[in-house]
Amino acid sequence: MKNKVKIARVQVSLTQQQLAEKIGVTRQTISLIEKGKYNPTLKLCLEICYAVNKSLDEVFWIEKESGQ
Amino acid sequence: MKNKVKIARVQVSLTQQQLAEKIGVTRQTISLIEKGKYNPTLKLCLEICYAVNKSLDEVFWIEKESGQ
DNA sequence: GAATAATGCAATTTATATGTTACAATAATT
DNA sequence: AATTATTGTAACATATAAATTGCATTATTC
Repeated sequence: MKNKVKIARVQVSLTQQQLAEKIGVTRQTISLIEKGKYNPTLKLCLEICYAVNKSLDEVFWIEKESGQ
Repeated sequence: MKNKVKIARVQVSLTQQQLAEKIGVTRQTISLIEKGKYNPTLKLCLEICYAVNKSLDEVFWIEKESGQ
């Protein structure tokens, strides 16, 4: 689950801790999502977007892999 | 978790069953998501988007509710 | 209007996202 | 380089997304 959370977070000058608090989630959850080790729920994705002032597509869109 | 899955699915003439098979998920999961009773994972959201040829924003974006 | 397709929904099970706690590792600041 | 802030990660607990099975209800089609 690659994404642009870290880039977007840094752009608005938030630490993982601050973003987590703003959203009401633990820092570990943010860390794991940034590292691509979690497949977050839509609700969490939306809350992250609101916190960093970006859209779902900007932060979470991944082109479909052409493969079989 | 309101969304536009049903609208998008009908636009590409797929039944819940067909969409579910295309994505590799059960029909019930699609049904519950359409009804807004599930908070789907990002991976599932993306797979739905690929199947209906729409973006995350088009199918799943929800404006932030202004006030607390 | 009977038969079939499509959808809604309930109960139970399974997989996994997230919480909690804690500590290690790295970056930033003095 | 020592202190502090920030981030990575591990083990275990909890909540919930998703699977499974089954049946009821609502459209469609004949």
